[in-house]
Amino acid sequence: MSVVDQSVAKGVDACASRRPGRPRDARADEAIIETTLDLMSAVGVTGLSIEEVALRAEVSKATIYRRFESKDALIVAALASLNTELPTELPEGSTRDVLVAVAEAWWLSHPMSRSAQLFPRLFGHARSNPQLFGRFFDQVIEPRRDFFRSLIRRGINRGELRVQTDVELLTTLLISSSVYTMHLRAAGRDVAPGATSADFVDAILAGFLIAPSRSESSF
Amino acid sequence: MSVVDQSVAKGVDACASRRPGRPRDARADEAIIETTLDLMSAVGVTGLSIEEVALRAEVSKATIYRRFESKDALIVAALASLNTELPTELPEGSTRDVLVAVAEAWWLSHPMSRSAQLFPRLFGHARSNPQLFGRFFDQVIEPRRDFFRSLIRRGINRGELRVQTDVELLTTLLISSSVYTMHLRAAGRDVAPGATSADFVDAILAGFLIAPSRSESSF
DNA sequence: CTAAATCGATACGATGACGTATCGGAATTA
DNA sequence: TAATTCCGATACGTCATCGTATCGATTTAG
Repeated sequence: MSVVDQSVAKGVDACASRRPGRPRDARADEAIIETTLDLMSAVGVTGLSIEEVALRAEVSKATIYRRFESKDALIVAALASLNTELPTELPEGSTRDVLVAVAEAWWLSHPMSRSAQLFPRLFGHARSNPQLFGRFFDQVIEPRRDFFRSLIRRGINRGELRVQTDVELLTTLLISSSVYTMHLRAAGRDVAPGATSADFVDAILAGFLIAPSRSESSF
Repeated sequence: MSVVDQSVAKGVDACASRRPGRPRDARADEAIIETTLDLMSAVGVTGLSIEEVALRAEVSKATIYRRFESKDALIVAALASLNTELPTELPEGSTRDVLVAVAEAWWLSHPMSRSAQLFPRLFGHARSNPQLFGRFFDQVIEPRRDFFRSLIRRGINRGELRVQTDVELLTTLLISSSVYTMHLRAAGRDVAPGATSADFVDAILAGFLIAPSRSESSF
């Protein structure tokens, strides 16, 4: 049950260098993790079954339990592998244009992606397994928020955004609207029909951009 | 499995007026529904068990299955009982003030309420049971969106909001930010620390309010 | 070659939930 | 009073999954 302290995986540590016996098959590792993510996005954390993972990954249950102590440990390890696609540098371009591009690329144009199905399931499961959710938030959500924070701070330094901008609030507004809309589009309900990522970003940024005409009279 | 066509509950229709036998206990009905909502908010749709409902509601399984054909039918009936707290009239006051009050009352001040735990679970479960989610969306979400639509239209008619306002987009922005923040606060992560409902509403409305200074030059 | 650890396959007992069925007792109508 | 329906309790068979254990075969180090 507990998900606390094991370092995600299990075994194979011992002496760092050599061990007798047959080494573990690296393809099995990847197949297990990938299948876990696929299956979990399809049926949810609760619906995920080790036996089904074994079946789909074409691996025996023993091969899974040799690597992971429990279902929870497997899920934690799978989530840890989700952070391999984040840009390390801020893209060039105006803050507004980058935000539009990111909202489009990350969310609005992929409502059926694996992440788009997985994330709402993890949010919904948060209160059933707070530790698992904590790891998910810190490992997956927080890096994405950090991208927005950096981008917004750059916008402030460049004079595009007001200096009083609440970075956390603006980050939350930008993320929440796109994520929420993506979730519902994935569920077949479009809550903002016709609206593009540019519409979302422009509507939100209106309260934070420095208007050329009036400099700060609105405060 | 299917959730399609039964009118939520089961039996007791026959001839409208009289039937021989002992009548059903109305307290059992309420106890079952309430317990279902409590339990489902605590453990999720998947985790909900009929036997646990029977136990907590102090009712036998037979009493439940006499009323509902399946777990799905029970859940649908329980969701239908969630729409008893919506205001039928628009509150007085400026659009901005009403929005602040509603964001506060509905979401931000009750991150631990039953609904606050239940809604994200239903969102996460959407793709596992699209029909159930469809009923949830139509019966529970849509009426709340309608409240926002009416309020926004009134604001446009009153001259507070721009006539070009995209009602659906603004509705989505207002709801998504509050709901998202509430979900995460309930999970122990505050993504907008220090921000009040007024901060959310004011930041979003900035792009839609009619600015006293410049009347329509922004288009 | 020998020892060790992996591999897939499969069997195991335990648990929990589903939906059905049966029971005697209680409430209500005719 | 008789017929009917609900009630709680409980037992039933079925199914899925868990995590463990055992098997012979395979791969590697020494």
